Amino acid sequence: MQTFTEKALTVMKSIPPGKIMTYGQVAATAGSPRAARQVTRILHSMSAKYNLPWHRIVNAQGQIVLQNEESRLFQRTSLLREGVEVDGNDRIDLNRFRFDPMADEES
DNA sequence: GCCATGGCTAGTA
DNA sequence: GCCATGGCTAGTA
Repeated sequence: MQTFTEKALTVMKSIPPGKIMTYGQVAATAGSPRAARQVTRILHSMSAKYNLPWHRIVNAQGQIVLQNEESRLFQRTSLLREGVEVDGNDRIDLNRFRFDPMADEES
């Protein structure tokens, strides 16, 4: 049995470039729909160590929410480089760029 | 105790 | 703006 943290790490690492997920979506996919907050804690403390694609995770409104100006800009730039469209308000169209692991149909 | 949420309300225009 | 929520891979002893 994997812990929630381990499953969350796996989920986050599975997000392909050019796609994004929300905190809540990661939590739900890892088996705990209400543990969005825990996902933020994981990202905050383990991103560097585990090489997580932290920039591919945004809030439920599809918006970049980092407090730190520098990090927010870095997240924005990273997403743009991968082909994700980010508007002037740091917002992303979830309908177009959300990654849905459940509907991940490989042929 | 921490945390980069999320969803629902209250109060203003 | 408020507050219920959930799981704990960091650092000390």
